[in-house]
Order: sequence, then structure tokens, then C-alpha cells
Amino acid sequence: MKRTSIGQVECPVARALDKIGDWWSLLIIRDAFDGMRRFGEFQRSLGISKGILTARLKHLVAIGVLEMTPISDEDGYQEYLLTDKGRDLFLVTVSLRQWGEDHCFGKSEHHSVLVEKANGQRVQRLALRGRDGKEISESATFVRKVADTPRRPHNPKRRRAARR
Amino acid sequence: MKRTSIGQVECPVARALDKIGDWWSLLIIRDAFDGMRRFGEFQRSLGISKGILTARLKHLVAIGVLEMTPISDEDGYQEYLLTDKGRDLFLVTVSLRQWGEDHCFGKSEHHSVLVEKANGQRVQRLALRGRDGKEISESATFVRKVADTPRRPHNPKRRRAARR
DNA sequence: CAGTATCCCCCCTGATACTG
DNA sequence: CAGTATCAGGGGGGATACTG
Repeated sequence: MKRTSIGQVECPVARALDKIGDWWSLLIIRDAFDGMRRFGEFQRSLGISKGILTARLKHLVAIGVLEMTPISDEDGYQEYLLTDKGRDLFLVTVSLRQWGEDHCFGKSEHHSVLVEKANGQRVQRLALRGRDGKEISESATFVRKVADTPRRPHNPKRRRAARR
Repeated sequence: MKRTSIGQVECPVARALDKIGDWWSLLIIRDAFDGMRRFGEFQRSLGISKGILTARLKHLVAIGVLEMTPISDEDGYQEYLLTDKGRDLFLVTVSLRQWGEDHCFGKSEHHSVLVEKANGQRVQRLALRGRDGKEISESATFVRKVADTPRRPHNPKRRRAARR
């Protein structure tokens, strides 16, 4: 009964979620950012079953977010490393972290924090900025669909009703 | 067969994903940012079945990301509006969008873009900044676990081995 | 239109056992 | 240790029919 496909629409959010929007992928990626690279490390950290972990790692390798490299001169075993594409997901984890910190902890609960190596201080909160570099709010923006994007002079009959 | 719970760990990323990390929630939220508020709007936009949509909307209302408000003086019907907590998810969608734009479209494919209302220009890319406001890379940061957080002077026997 | 109710199937998930 | 293989169960998911 295949899930409705969300991977072919024009919305980048949908395409991104289609690739890494499942329950485990981002947690694996988070752990990878945290320095984990071995199968067993992920498994213990996540409390995930081996079968699922195998499938998820394969998927992440397949879409180019992780890469497998043999461990130097040891036999057989592999390590899972983030690719550049995978590292580009960092801000996704940061934005989730920020929201989690703000809304998912009780007053008396403590959580891990993202800090700078250089000085041990917490990083700044993420902020949306306009072209001029000044911070702007969500309400000052909107999503312009492809169909509404200004085209070159000779405008063919405007495509309509494309799903975002 | 309950999924392994990831909602009680000390990692804000995990807690956030536990709440809004399923396949549909962020897409519903994206649509809400896009101005959708009616059941039918979401349904048509997402191509999701009614049953699932009902469940997802209920969940999002339950965790305080959406709120239901009766439509003024019409009978019966409701609208689903983002709460402040929900609006705080904006940067999550932006970071996903950014990654999607970079890695999920072919050279010849077009996608929607996030622009400023004021001038119609695309917003800046998100960037991580240190305390001093200067942009820093992922490799210049690390996650400090609660157990490793410096405590007040009289240090009780350091808690160890907490799961992030 | 906005759901609720039902049915059914598939697959995701977890557990366990097995292999190199 | 790093998987593969297999199994069982539950629930997510789609489709359709029904209600106010």
C-alpha cells in the first residue's frame, strides 16, 4: 500500500523529508556528528534493532549521506562516515536541537548543549536573515512557487496548479 | 511492539524528533506556514488519507503546535492555526529546505524559494554563529553532555554514562 | 466540507538465532 | 564485532463508505 510519494514535488522541504525524514535517519546522523562511526556504537546509542539499523545505514549510504570505508589494515570491518552532503545536514540537527531545548524540557531538566571548541561557550541561536543580513521573522517571508516565479520576457502560458 | 522511546533522553534533538519527527507532521506544519488552515486544504495538498490526517492534526494540537479555533460565526467548522510553539519550528523547515535545495534537485529542475515580502529577494542561507557572531563550521563545535557540564564548586561524584 | 468508522494490507519494528 | 536471516505483531497507511 505504498506511502504517498512526496519525493517529486517542487518543494525542497518535501524532498528533503522524503530522503531523511524517517524516525531513525536524523538520529543516526546526529550520532555521526557526535563522532560515532561503528555499527555497534550506533546500535548501543540508539537502542535500535540490528535489522533496522542495517537498513537505515544502507539507505543513508545509498543516498550519499554516509560512506563506508574499510577500517585501516584491520580485516573486514567498516566505518560509516559523513559525506559532505551528510555534513550539510548539520543545521537541520541544530534547528531541531534549538526547538527541543525550548519546548521539550521541563524547568528542572537538563539537556546537552552545543558549544564552541574554541571557548566552550554555547553557539548562538540560529536566525533567519534577509539579503541585507538583518534578522527577519517568519511573517516577513513567503514561499514563491515555481509557477509564480517571474520568467524571461516571452512568457509561455504560465504553468498553473503545480503542487508547491 | 512499541517503538523504542526516544523522548526521555537528554538530547534535545531526540526529544524534538520524538514529537514532530514522523513522516507527516513537518509537512503539515510547512503547509500551515504557507497559510493553510482547513482540513481539506491539508488533505488536498498532501494527498494524505483522511484518517491519518485526523490523527496527525490531533497529535499536533495535543502537543501544542497547532490550535483549533472555530471559524468565526460559521457553524461547526474549525481552523488549525500554528501556535507560538509551532511557529518556532520555522527554522527547522528552513534548514530542511536549504538542504533539499542543495541536494535534492537536478540541474534542470526548479523548486519553490523562500523570499522576503519586503523586496521579493531570497533570504540568506542559514549559518551557525559563535558567541561573537562570527560564522563557524560544524567541526568547530561539539555537544557537551549534561554529565560533562561543569558544576558548582563542591562537585558530587560526577554522574557518568548518561545517554546524551 | 469535515470528519468518523471500517477494512485490510503491508512494512516497520523488535527479538532472537545464526554466521564469519 | 558486524552483520544476515527469519519470524511475529502492531500500527501506519490508503481506500471507501457513511454522517452531520
